[in-house]
Amino acid sequence: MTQDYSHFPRHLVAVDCIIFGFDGENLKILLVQRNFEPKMGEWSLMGGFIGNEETSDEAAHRVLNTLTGLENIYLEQLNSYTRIDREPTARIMSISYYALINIEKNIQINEKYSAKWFDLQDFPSLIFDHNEMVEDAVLRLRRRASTRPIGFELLPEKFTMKDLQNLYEAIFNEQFDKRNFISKINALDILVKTEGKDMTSSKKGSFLYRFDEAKYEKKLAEGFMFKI
Amino acid sequence: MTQDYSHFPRHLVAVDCIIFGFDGENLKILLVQRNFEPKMGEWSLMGGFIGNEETSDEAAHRVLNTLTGLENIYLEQLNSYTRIDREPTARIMSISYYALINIEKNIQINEKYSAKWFDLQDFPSLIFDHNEMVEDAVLRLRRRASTRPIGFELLPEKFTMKDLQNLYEAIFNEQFDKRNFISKINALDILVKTEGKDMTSSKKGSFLYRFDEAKYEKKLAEGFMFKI
DNA sequence: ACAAAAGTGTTCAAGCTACACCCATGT
DNA sequence: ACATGGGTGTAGCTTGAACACTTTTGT
Repeated sequence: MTQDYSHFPRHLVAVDCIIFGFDGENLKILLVQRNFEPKMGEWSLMGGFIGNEETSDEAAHRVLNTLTGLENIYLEQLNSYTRIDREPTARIMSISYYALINIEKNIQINEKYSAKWFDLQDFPSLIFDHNEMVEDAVLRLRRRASTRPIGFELLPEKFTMKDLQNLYEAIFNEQFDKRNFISKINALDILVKTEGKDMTSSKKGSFLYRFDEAKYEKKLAEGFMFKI
Repeated sequence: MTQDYSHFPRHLVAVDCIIFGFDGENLKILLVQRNFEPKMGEWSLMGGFIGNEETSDEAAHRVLNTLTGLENIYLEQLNSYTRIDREPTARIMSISYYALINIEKNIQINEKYSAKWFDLQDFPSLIFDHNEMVEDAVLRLRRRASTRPIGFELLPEKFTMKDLQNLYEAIFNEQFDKRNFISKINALDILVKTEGKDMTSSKKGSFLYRFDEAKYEKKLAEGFMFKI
């Protein structure tokens, strides 16, 4: 016999995006203000329902694109949240995703959503289980950032060593020794020093680096492991 | 205005369980033979639909209990699989879970499901995207096993150092040096040596150890990190 | 006595941590 | 000239990897 699916329950399934950015000093999170009930006016993650003709990945990209206009964003699936009463008005499951975006590129945030960047150290309490989602996302970001070169998604194409160190300090919420950090990065041998200097932070100026993705992929294929 | 959910699409959502066991030598996976179309007769993961009154965790526990009769099994959510055509007959999303069970305890497998333990190194090709789920689960198991003492879920209460080493060798698919392995384990200081010896494997007999969970929790609270 | 698995330490290399001074430049 | 951030090297320590022989006991 063939399975008959008609009597199995069907569920609303949403995606919610934890959108991380970096302003050169602190990790940021992009939140939206609900413009519908319940919890209208409160802060939440950007989300949306998964349609019949899209995967959850596609839904997450669509949601992110709707908010920011950006395409090809770094996006990784996190967890499913399926508590029955996680939303008060209906049983809605949610699959969370975290996104890393270069905050400088992100020029046109759709005003319709009243979105705002908050400091990850100091953002308002969120609706439903969104706080839990953010906590889980931060933990995942830390794990990933220590074994994959995803940090560069958060930086502009060219950045100083100081920027990079600030980024990792923000991700891990921990201070590093400048000399040790730089020699670790140099030992990885996946950055290229460009001609240019950033003159805004000091009189001397500091060299700008680029992540050499091709080199990284090549080393990866040869058994190299990224490790911070 | 309050959000009206009635026009959003609703989805069938299943859980699928990757059930790991250990027979003292090799990692095993428990598979079931489909007794309905499509793909009747082929091997698959044990799964089931999520009901209206249960979370995905509860559904996974239910599914596992239906198959094995066991309760309180170690179960961890993995990923969501949402490709539209991942099953041919309907659009079904699936949340995967992996389970660790002590194979000795597992006496009464429900015969209705034609379940069978396979060697993880040599099991049949599975239906749909279940092979991918297993691959993802193995990777997650390795990660978790290297930072959390979950290996003990797969062993009987008392075990020899050799058992433990065999287990980790099976998980990581890699050979370890006996001396280095034992001194690493001893350095962790979370096992207790019992009076008893296992006399089945040698004339001399080898001491049996127990995982001291209370001690582990205490050390954890003091900042200890498990690491293999 | 011998076969078979259990049990046990040391050495070396690599990587990590801690730590302080000079350099270049704009004002 | 001085104030500001940029840039650089070393020594001690910890950790992980490689490596071989003795012990116990049933047959």
